[in-house]
Amino acid sequence: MLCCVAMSRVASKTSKGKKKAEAGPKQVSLRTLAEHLGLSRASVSFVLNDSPMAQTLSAATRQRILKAAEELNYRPNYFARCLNKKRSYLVGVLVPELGEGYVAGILAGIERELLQDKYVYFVSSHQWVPKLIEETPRLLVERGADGVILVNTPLSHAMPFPTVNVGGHKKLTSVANIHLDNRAGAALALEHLAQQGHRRIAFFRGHAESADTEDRWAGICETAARLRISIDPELVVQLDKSLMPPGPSGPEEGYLFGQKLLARRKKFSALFAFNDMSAIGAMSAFRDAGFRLPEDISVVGFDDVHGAAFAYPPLTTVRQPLEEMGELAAQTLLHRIEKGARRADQILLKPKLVVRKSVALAEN
Amino acid sequence: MLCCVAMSRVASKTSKGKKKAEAGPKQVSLRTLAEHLGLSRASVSFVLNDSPMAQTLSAATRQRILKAAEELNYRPNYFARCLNKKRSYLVGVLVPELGEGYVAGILAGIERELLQDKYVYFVSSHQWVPKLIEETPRLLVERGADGVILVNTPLSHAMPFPTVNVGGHKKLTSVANIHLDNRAGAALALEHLAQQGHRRIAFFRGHAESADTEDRWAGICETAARLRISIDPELVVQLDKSLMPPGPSGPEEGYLFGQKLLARRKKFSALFAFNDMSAIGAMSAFRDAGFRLPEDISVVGFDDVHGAAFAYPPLTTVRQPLEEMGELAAQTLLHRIEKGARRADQILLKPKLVVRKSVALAEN
DNA sequence: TTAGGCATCTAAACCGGTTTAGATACAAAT
DNA sequence: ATTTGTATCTAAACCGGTTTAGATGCCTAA
Repeated sequence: MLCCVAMSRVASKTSKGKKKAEAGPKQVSLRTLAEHLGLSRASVSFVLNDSPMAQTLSAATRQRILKAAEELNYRPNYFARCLNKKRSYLVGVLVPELGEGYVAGILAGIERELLQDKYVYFVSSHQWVPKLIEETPRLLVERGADGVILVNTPLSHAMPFPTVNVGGHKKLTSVANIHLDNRAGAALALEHLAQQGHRRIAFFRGHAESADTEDRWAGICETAARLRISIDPELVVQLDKSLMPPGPSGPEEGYLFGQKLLARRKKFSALFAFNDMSAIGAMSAFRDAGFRLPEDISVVGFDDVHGAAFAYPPLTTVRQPLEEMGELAAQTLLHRIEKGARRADQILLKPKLVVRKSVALAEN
Repeated sequence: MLCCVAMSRVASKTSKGKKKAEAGPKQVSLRTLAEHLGLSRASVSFVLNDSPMAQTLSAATRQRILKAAEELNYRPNYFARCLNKKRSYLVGVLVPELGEGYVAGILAGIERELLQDKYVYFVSSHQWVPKLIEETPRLLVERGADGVILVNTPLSHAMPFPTVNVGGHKKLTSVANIHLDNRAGAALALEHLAQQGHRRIAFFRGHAESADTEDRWAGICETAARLRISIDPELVVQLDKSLMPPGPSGPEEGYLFGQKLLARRKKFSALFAFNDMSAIGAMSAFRDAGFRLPEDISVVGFDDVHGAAFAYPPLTTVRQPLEEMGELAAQTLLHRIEKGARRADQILLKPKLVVRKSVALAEN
């Protein structure tokens, strides 16, 4: 009897509905399935989850359950499961803005790692709006994330849930941090320029909001001092989002601040940009102003985003192992979620200089 | 009494735990909160959700509830709520690969629209692996998504949940489709090249997997016929991911196939690439081979990705309104989720030619 | 005095799973 | 015949909310 009832339900799936607002084929629930089989929900649950308890059931019953689940196309309800397990296998990722090469690189790494472990992630971007930076991490967790990865996002206080910061602020030791040795990166770039004979070097100083700005600038100052290169304040341009139209920041910013730099009418033979995007934009501005690249102005970027090699001239830059950073961030987060590790992982990665064709010997 | 019990629970939050594996400050549940207030869970639920039933409670009680929820920092459990509501306010997005400019543009639009409506989305990428293309949409829904947006992803059969396809396959009329008029786009590009005097034009033909390939190619053929331009099969290069290392496809692909094109040693004065990325890569290959751009070879791209303007030479291209497409996709999906609309929205957008500097007059 | 009406609040079912602590039936051992 | 053991399977509590259908007490009108 039960069998018949259940079958008719299933049959209704394929029968053309006569009611207007037919809510689609009613999902088979564990209850439906159990009734159909004439078993208890518990037994069915055991088998479908391969729980140890499943071994206490007869082999025949196990087969029967598996077969029926398949036939009725049973799909467990995700929310119900999460409600007991208190685990969602969902990770939240907060990024400044999508579409930036930097972010894309890290996301690719995160994704690769997470998918391997049957996790899924969701992304949100804060567009550097303070309110969003403050609130989104919690929102992500309230939306069910088991933990959060913050990409290059400043964090004002410890979070009461597993959190990993990648490429950002290292002030908080309570959260894991995966970041690049920015000072070393700055040194690499400056040393290269110096080696090519450049002494009058212009700089893009990073945005005030960015966590990398301070370290990278400190690295520049240290190295400049060591190499006896003086930094001319007139050749230092402060990047500033508030002067840009809202939206994802791309080369436009470099173009604008490149023009600003030229407008100061101070001679320089090289620019060390804050990142690749601004470098590419600046090169465009220089070219439009009639300079030859790299003969008249050499440029060094930072990040080595996907595409830096195809800029013109191909961009010499400091490489951040972006994908690797993403992978490490994901690994660390999963570890914290699953093992509840409280140790503060502080992973510092080394940059590498990638020499292409945007730096020429300085004329003297 | 009840009050005291509840308070001590809360107090334990700040007290330093003595047990090793203290599971952190026990979340306040609706039950805790209700007990603390000496009210029923129902009453509390009404007020906190601003349900009509809340009006049946006295103003004083309402205040008391609100205040207590605030003080105890009550956060409703997302899964429990979803379990009854059968709605998650979560949308799944499936893209071919992250980090592509095309995808980034669409994602930006989707995000803007969704966040406005208090939705959150999660992303997954299929890397053109057939198994993933097939299974991921369902996986996303099983993971709790109310609906799915497919970006430029072929779809073999109708899905039993709200689905919108953007930039993709238009074969399935049961799902909503937001796509570009590819034929018109191809026409725009070819007409422009013809107008500049180009007759010997090379083409990158899109990947077999891509939904845009066929239409765009059809548009090329039509327009070429109309303009009496003959298409030399030797100047048509078929893009093919299987010849590339795995990973996100960027300009590398254009570089490789650009070299392939040159290797055929057939004269041509212009290339109409399949998209901007391949155009940028090809320009790099041409330059490395000693050609001047755009004097020796003109290039037209497709998409107008963020950054096309900063390529060298700045890329003339056919603009897809990517962000707008993303927004429309999100709007359409939400409409389907909330209104359950069954009408098949088929939205066709018009491309626009963006003339920059990668096309020169053909020498004759 | 008593029924009706209103304001306020609650009991309990429900969503769809997981899991603990038995229940039941039958065979072997005493 | 009764106990013990074992192999199968289940009842019911639970996760943390939402929602329906009353319960309760008090005031007013007949």
